[in-house]
Amino acid sequence: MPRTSQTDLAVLAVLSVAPMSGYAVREAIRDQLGQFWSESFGQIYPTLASLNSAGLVEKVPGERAGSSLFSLTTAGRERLLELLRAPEVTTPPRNGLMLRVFFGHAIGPEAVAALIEQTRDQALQQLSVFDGITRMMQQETEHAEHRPYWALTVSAGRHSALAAVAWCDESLEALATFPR
Amino acid sequence: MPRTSQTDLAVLAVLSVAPMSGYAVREAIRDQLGQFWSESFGQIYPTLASLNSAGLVEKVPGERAGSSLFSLTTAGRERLLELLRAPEVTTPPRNGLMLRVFFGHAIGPEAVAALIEQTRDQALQQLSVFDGITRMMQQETEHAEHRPYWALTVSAGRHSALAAVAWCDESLEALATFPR
DNA sequence: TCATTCATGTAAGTGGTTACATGATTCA
DNA sequence: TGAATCATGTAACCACTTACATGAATGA
Repeated sequence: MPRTSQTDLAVLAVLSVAPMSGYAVREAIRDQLGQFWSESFGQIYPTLASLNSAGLVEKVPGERAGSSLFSLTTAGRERLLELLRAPEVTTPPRNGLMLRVFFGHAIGPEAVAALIEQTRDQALQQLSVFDGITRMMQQETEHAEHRPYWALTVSAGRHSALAAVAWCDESLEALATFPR
Repeated sequence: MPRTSQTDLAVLAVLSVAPMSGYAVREAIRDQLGQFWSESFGQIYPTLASLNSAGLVEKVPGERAGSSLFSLTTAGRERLLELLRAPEVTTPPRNGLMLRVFFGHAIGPEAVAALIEQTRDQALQQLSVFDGITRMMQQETEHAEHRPYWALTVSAGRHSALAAVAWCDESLEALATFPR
């Protein structure tokens, strides 16, 4: 029962690295967590407002004229730890590719193969994204304490993409022998 | 823009294998597609009703007194093919484990390791589920034309679970060297 | 000066879950 | 007769996306 939104957790977590604006929170999530998380403005701003009125974040003056950033309060930091330790909220699975492969008989082996080729391409593209992230991380000097953890997530992405490619290759070979 | 629900696709696809009741549709999804798809009653019954009034499925008398099953119409079969060939609706990623690992510095290496151990256990459990499915599939004599496709999905599940285990092992080793 | 980026927000809609209510059928 | 399973549905709620509206600051 996800009584509390996952967005709370993501926003608090991002703000724990550095105070920033709602706009910057979204950019951080897109650029740093994009491979395994996403939030939209329509979710971030209301969340920030509610966190603020709950005393978990506060507005601090920013560098630019009139701008203000959101910063974690002590209570916010505690709440973050609580949420990080809470059991994961698992969303029910919805894998469109697997659904189509499962009922592949209806569209035939060629159509399924086309779908899988596409998946293979995406996985390869992901691999190059992870390579890019790895290179960027090696140059980065800030946030040294976070980097080893970030490397673990990149490694997870790589493992899963490699597994996807292997399955695609295997399946394409198998599909070639299916009756058409 | 997912103008049309994914549930339509899933329900039509299940009914393409055999006519059945809404209750049976849910059981089929849970038992056969459970690893990569899910639907709730609250979604299935309204969907069945709307598919019926759209002329994509029809009620046919069932074996038991007063019971009736849903069967695909010709239009329903066409619609299914259309949906199977349509581009996949991708839901934005939400990986709670990766989010926690990414911000692992906040809870420390031991807590992260505990999370990963848990994930490893789940992956191993999944592997045994897939073994069970494989055994069941070998005995099954019906639906011979579907079986090769079902085997592909099982293989995908196995690949991904094995990759998960490998990543967990690697990460647990790495975490042991993190400063605490 | 004008396009781009930074920035904040809201309204409408949707796809979905959960919990509840109800009742028939089967079988021990 | 009574428990378990089969069966159908609905009402309330929720997290989230999309699209829209608005405007300040920056820099070519």
